[in-house]
Amino acid sequence: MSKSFQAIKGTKDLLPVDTARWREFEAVIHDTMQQWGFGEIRTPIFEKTELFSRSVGEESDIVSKQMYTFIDQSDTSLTLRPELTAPTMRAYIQHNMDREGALTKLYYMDTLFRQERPQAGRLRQFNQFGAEAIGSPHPEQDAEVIVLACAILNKLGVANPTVLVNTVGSSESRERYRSELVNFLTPLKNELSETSQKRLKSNPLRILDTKDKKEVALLSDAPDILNCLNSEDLHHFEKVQGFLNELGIAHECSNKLVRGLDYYTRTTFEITSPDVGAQNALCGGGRYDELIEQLGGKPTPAVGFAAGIERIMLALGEKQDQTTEKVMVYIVTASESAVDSLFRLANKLRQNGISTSFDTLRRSVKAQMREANRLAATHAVIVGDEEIADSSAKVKNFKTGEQNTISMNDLVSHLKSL
RNA sequence: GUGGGGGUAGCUCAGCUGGUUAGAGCUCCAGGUUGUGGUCCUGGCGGUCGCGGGUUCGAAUCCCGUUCCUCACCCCA
Repeated sequence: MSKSFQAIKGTKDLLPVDTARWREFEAVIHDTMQQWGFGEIRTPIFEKTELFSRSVGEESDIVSKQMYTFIDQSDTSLTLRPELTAPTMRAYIQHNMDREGALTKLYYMDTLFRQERPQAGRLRQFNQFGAEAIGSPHPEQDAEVIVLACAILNKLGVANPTVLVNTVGSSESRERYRSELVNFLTPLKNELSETSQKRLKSNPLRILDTKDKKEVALLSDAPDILNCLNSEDLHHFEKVQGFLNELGIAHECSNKLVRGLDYYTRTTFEITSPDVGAQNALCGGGRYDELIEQLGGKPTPAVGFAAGIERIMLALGEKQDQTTEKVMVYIVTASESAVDSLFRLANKLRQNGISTSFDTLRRSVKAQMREANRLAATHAVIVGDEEIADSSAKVKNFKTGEQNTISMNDLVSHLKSL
């Protein structure tokens, strides 16, 4: 046992008992996204490392410690994608998608990798779905993306989501806020944690995200970004909230919400759940008006979100699978000669769209019946010498216990009519 | 990288102030008279008690090391 192989730390197998639920989940995503006019994009599982270091931010800790990065045979540094916005934008630029229309709406649902110590809701290989609306600088686009995220979580049945919204301003406003924040924090420098002290230089806004109680207290008097916004930024933020209000989407303004990505401008948002554990963010996103240009495209505004599938599943908790009403047949052979005609019969049923299973272990009738029940078949079709002789089959309904003799010629139509 | 909890049958766990052949429930398999499930009854398969070392006449049980899982911290795209 100790010598056998095990899934890599932070990765999980999905067994048949799990995949049913995943497929349902995925169906909701695909359906809703299509309904909202978003088209699916699938990008390669790895990219040049530089794509991420340039977009996510050079913060070397993150880039070097939390990404799966390796050198390939031609000495190129590649990275298993840790997020999907940058790859999606890369594809958008590469395929000149701006020429297909002024507004491009894309969604994805794919697998990502991060090398972190696993815990509840945080795996090393995990899945996200998300949407990106590329081309519009206007607040209704921010709102649509947020509303879409809410709609999906709602459809999935997430119970107590909290929507947090904030704005980090355009780069102009943010610059002004940044210097005010630095002015505020510098005199307090010695009371800050080591990482926060570093950030004071590299990325002071991130300090707002701290969970350190002492720092949270210090920050209660910190300048508010809303006071540093220029009028366009302020107007944009107000409009976004206005749309949310109009649609009755409850949300909280959190002026401390600064998402970790460097590329955000103006709107940032997050949806959290109390039912998940320490990693409570189900979904996060925001506007990134400068990213596409940074990656070598034309200046193009965009806004999007990404949501963690495993975390949402956690928030949903255990759900009992509902029994399907669909007819599912298990063929029971009661004699050796019946085995000979087994395939023909099974094929006939399957070709007619009837879910069919049977035993290949040559087990007793009792064992076959047991198996049928275990597999939750709705009906048993029993064939033995007797039935072969008069070209019929017994059809037993497991729910009612009723059993009828049906002629072979009528079997398919009989089963289909159930 | 740091800290807490935990590794005993396929699963959930009991046993752990050391004592002879290691248990339960569920699952699985097989029977309960002729070819019929689920319920019920009976029986069976299944464990070198995570791995290595130590203490002891004797260790699942005590000690040390190690590894994996898990939750949390850090961090969070």
